[in-house]
Amino acid sequence: MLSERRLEVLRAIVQDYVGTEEPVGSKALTERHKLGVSPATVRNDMAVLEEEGYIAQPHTSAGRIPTDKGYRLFVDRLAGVKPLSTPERRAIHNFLDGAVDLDDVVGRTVRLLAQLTRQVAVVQYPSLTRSTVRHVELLSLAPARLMLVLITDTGRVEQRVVDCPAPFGETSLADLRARLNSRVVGRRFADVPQLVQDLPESFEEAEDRATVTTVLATLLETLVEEHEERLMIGGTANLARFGHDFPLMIRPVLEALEEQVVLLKLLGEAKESGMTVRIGHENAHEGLSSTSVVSVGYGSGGEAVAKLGVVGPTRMDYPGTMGAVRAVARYVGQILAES
Amino acid sequence: MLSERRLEVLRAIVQDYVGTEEPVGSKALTERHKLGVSPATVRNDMAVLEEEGYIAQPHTSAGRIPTDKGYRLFVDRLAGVKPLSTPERRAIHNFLDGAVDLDDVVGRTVRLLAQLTRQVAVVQYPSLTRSTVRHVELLSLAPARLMLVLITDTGRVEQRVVDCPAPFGETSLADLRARLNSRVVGRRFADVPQLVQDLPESFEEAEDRATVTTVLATLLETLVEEHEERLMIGGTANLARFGHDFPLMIRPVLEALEEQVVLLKLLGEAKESGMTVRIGHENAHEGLSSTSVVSVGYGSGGEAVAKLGVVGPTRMDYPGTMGAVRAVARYVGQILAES
DNA sequence: TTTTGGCACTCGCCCTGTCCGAGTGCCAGC
DNA sequence: GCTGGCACTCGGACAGGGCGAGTGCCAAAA
Repeated sequence: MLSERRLEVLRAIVQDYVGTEEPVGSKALTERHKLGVSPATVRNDMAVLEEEGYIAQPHTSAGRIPTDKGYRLFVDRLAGVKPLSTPERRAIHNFLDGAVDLDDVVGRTVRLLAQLTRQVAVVQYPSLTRSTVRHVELLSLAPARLMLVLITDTGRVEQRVVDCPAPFGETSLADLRARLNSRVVGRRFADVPQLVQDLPESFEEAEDRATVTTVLATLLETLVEEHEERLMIGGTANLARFGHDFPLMIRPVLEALEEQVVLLKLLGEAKESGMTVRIGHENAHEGLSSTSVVSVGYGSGGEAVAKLGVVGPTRMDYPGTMGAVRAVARYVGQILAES
Repeated sequence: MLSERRLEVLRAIVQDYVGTEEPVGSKALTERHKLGVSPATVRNDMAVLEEEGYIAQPHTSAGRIPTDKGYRLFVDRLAGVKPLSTPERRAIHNFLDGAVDLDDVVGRTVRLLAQLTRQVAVVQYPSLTRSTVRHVELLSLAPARLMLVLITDTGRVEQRVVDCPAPFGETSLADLRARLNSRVVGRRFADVPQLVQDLPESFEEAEDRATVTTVLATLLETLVEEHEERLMIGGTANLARFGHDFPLMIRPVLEALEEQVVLLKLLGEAKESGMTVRIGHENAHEGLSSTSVVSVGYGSGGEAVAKLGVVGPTRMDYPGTMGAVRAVARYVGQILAES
């Protein structure tokens, strides 16, 4: 168990390193922080901290930098979440209030997060499976070609074209549309498959039954599986900012960010409630082993419908970043609830 | 006027420099190319080329590298467009054929282009103003809240929610829907505003007229102005590849790429027909002054409905890049025409 | 007039050696 | 357990020297 002062030393090291981006030595520490002890004492504490694996020195005659384990301790026990300043809050409001549709909300959120944290922002679209259906529309594009449009309570709109095995009359179409809507409106999207599974049987014409089956199968499958998760990222230019000591590190990060699968997994690993901070090697993807990911769920009600977060260097301002992420998530939730 | 041989020397310099990424000297040139003359002669030619501004030397005792002007001459007069190999063509086919909707087409195109050229790819969504209307749908979300869904012949789907000044009955809605469709289906989107401007007058109820007016005004304005142009980019990780000599150059490029406005302007500056190559400082945006942009229009018919292109270092393989860009644009056009 | 081989020269790069100082670990004393 | 002192280490900055690629110029050859 580390003494109170040693924790204080660790906190000071983290803060200074985050600020200066340079290894911090015992003398500099005592000058910048009121620890009430001499550099020599700090050195002893540092030796202990290093032995325990919380800090390390890049070279023998250099200062110390925090390790992943050190950051972990810092985040868990030494740092709070820094609330945003009033101007910052106002900026969030102003910026998000102008959004006209879901794409716009997500887009603005990404830009906002990237700007506030000066890091890379990732925002997931509200998940379909956790949303409820607001409306289902069926359009006939051609005699044997339909388009299904699906609108969720979070404002998300998905559409898909389906080629039917046989022409499908306007009457049958209106019929199907009505029956579909009466069954699924207001229900959670995840429940839709079983809610509609008996629909084909209720049609008399064999041809219609076939069509309805095909349509439902294709659509549900496509919608649920392929377009389940979408996301938007932004602020990649910020990578260049902190990449100046790691010009070679930027490459794998950019590659990871291009793979939506990786990002979705990243967000998926986050806790369902509360904020999640994954530091350095705690991230499964090795391209991200020198980055930290701060993520949190957001939603229109009490329940999270999706997640958002930022990706930055392990050497980041955790309290500030966490504050920004949390604040943005809350406001986005409000916006969604209002729309 | 430069002699044939001097042009040949320039071509050799460009090719070698693109290949090796290092300044090329007279001796190396004669060794790698069958110019039929001695290094001394090449030196004389180089001196002339340098005087004319086509090449430059980074340091006194270094080889030469092409200037923007040199690349320009190379592209205009010395290089053809390299056709793709058969496997590459097949790859394009395979990759694009699996697309399920427009988002998917655009997304796949971006990835494909980025992979083929190993550079940053930019693909614009088919422009609304140049597309024709396939279908217009009006949905009632709430008594005084409508959603308009607009589907173009290129598969693009736009939707917007509108709050009406007064409740709008189902009958009136169906009426409006029918009239809207009869007027605009098959017409170019740009013509829609004037095609519908007299619609409100044909409604009897004053309330309905007000609603119709509001709806049309809001929708058309929003659709035309705000969502006119969308685009997708990909392959930013490729920046890290060629950024190793310019680690400081990657920053402004990333920033430029984040600004959709900049990119749209970039593509907008391209010629309406044929391929456009903008080299280095020819690009208006200064962050892109050491990159080249190769762009071309694509479309389902003879006419271009949007543009796509790649952004890479001025030191790029122009023939190959141009070949890839052109080929991809053609296939995307085909895909769009089929859907 | 153009091309060529020769030659002296320039200059950036790399390697080496040196110096400097921040930072450390240890220890004796308080 | 804290402090001041001290010897030590080692990375970074700087300077000098050798190397070699590449140039420009020139006189001779084609």
